[in-house]
Amino acid sequence: MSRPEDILQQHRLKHTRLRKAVLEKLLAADKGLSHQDLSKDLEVSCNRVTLFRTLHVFEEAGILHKIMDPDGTSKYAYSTHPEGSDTHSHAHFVCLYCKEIFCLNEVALLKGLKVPKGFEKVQLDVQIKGYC
Amino acid sequence: MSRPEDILQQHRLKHTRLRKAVLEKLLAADKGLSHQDLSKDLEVSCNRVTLFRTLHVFEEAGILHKIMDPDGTSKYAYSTHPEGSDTHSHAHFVCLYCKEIFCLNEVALLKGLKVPKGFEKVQLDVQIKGYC
DNA sequence: TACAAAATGCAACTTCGTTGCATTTGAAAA
DNA sequence: TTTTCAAATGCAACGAAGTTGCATTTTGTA
Repeated sequence: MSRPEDILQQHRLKHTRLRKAVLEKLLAADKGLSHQDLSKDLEVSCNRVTLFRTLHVFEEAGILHKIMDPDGTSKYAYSTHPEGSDTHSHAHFVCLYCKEIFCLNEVALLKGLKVPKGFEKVQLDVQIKGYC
Repeated sequence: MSRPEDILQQHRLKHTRLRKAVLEKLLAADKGLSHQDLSKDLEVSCNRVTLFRTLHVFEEAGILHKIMDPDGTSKYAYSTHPEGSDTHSHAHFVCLYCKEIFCLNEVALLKGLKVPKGFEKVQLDVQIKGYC
């Protein structure tokens, strides 16, 4: 398990209190967190916009991945890359009642999935919806 | 291929000009359409809110299914149910550049996917992201 | 310490979607 | 055909999510 500082260093991102706090929360979470979740729970106070930008930066860097919940709000989760897995593919369980999003590790069986002609596959997202 | 009138009758929904127009567009489309797409293209003029409500009604009835694009805007597509397919599962190709969403018919290989204990699977959505 | 680039804060704005209430319309009964 | 009522529509106002531009502060380096 990596520490916030190491992750920032590894991606040549400046170390700030907010960034460390955000990473800490997301490393500890077993599920995707929304902007709102984070702004509630962070002990570090910050501007709404800054938090949005922080999340973007992490997403661009590939540290986090974004998942849309059924209501269209973005949730972010730390991108683990278990061995043998396609870097850019994810499987999630989405609860239709509480809207929580859990990351799963079952992408294996999807490797061979083929796309129609004229399309170029980049990333695969599987959402299993149901109730937790 | 069903006609708008038949679909409405089948679901015991009142026949209105807007509903027929929306169904017509979506039956003809080979991809998911957003609220904005529809309000631009419909020859029938209508209130913003009414269109939102129309889409909800169709979604509740199971006539349409909603897909979130990566920016968090909802797109709607007519729900075809090819034989042998799980009614509530869908596969889509999402273009990361133009944001268009195309329905695919390759759900077959996902049937056996199992979810961790404590979860109840209801629906399976596969999004293949890439460029078209 | 001094400096430049990057990060933050603030204000204003846009888009998507919702809610409450008044009005109109579809379709079934008289 | 006319009457009737629930359901559909329109309108106004609101709320949440996310963005943009610009001024200020902070980080990391020289």
